[in-house]
Amino acid sequence: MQSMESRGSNNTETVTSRLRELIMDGTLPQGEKVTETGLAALLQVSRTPVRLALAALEQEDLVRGAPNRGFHVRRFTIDDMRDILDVRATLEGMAARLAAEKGLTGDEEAQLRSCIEDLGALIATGHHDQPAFRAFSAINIRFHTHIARIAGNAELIRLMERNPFRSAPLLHILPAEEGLQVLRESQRDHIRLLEAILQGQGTRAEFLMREHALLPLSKATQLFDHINTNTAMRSNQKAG
Amino acid sequence: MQSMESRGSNNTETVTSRLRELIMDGTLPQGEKVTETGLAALLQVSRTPVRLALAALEQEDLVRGAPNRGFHVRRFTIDDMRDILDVRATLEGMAARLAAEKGLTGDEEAQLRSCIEDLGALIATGHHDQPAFRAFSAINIRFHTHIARIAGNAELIRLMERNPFRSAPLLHILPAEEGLQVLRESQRDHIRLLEAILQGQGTRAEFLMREHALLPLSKATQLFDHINTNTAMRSNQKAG
DNA sequence: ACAGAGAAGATTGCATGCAATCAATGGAAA
DNA sequence: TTTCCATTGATTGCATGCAATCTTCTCTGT
Repeated sequence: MQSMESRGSNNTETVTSRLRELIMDGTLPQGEKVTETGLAALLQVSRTPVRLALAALEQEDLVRGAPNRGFHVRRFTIDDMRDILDVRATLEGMAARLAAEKGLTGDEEAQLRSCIEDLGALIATGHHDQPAFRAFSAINIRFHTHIARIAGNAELIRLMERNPFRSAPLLHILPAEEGLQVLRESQRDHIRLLEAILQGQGTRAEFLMREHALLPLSKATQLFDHINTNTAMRSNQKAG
Repeated sequence: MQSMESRGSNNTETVTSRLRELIMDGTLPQGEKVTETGLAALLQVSRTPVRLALAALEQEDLVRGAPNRGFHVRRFTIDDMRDILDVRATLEGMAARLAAEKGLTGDEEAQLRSCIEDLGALIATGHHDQPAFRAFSAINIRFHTHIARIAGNAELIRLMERNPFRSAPLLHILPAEEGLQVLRESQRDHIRLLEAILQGQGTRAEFLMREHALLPLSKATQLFDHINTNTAMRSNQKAG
């Protein structure tokens, strides 16, 4: 799984990745005002790479800036998350449809099957802890990335890689039992998807994928609450 | 039609816009190597805003950079254009479907109707010259932007605004008579689209819009040739 | 006490210097 | 003649200084 960044290992890229993580995991609370100077001090670099990183994150819409007044971390409302997931579902659906219409090579089919096998093995262990969910996330990303590549539309891949919620099904915030249930549902979806793609059923694949991609939506409210309480917690920590 | 840029009127934004224009209209030929220093000299600014602008355009995938080796203008192959237009058609289709499912307020309907009226008036003049095509482009953008706003999905709007070919149907490269034909076809599509949306026919609206958005695809080959000859021309000019 | 103006502090936006890295060219050896 | 290496030239990547702008706090006047 190669990184989204095309450039080498310079400071700007590491700062960008680091900031993205800090935002997505809630270390930088939503709405937090961030300054070039502050982040530069925090990350031990000069303002220049921070400046470039903030510009990049602004294009990803993770931070928002006002002229001469710096940046603040984007607030994700429940509506924002619904919008983002809706778009993601549409794009993933398009990828599934294209893949089905194009047909699979033997190698491509094998790769998808291996994802399904791996997830099956993971579920069979019965584990439902944080490491298991991280493993699931990796497998899930592999599956979806493969389909996008099979679809063969470079622009589509580009947009999907830039989707704010591309990486994580965010299982770690769910009660463990419910998380395991998500794994099982995902597995069922993946199997049906592969079936549809193998049979060249483009429309079926598209809508199966849409539903599959919307699976996290029902959990969005919980995620929303989680982030907010998390944010409040950290704010209090700082205040105290 | 407000600009995509959220920031105020600083140098970086103007440089970004200017560079985007230079690339899209072929002044900077495809594959051209561009350097911070060179562009800074060309645009009479320091390297800093140029650097930020290039970073932004790299995210838009209009330029591509190699570590420590500068940037070059992206080459659009015919496949690239098909990919981009395919994605655009899917997103526009999604917007149309959402708009239809949501329903129109009286004001929203009036705005769409005014676009149709304006385009009708433009066609009635029978003009098929550059100014007419620019006027069409403006009306067309208005129509599509309205539908995206009606759909009400912020993420969708964001992605559509960033699509490389969002702005122009690129009519100016077509023979005038054929250009006028495009105007008529567009008008017909717009009318049917409004009808479908008004009647709440989401699926119909979606697929009407997809077809409509793919209309430029049949012209892509011509566009491709145009850009290439244009590029070759300018290269020769420089060489001579 | 409250409102408004002015000054001070903070922060961005831009320019430029310097070092690190990469490509290119030229020369020497086989 | 060809290949390999080293040196040179060019270009990015980063740090930092300075001016412009915005915010905020304070002081004055009503």
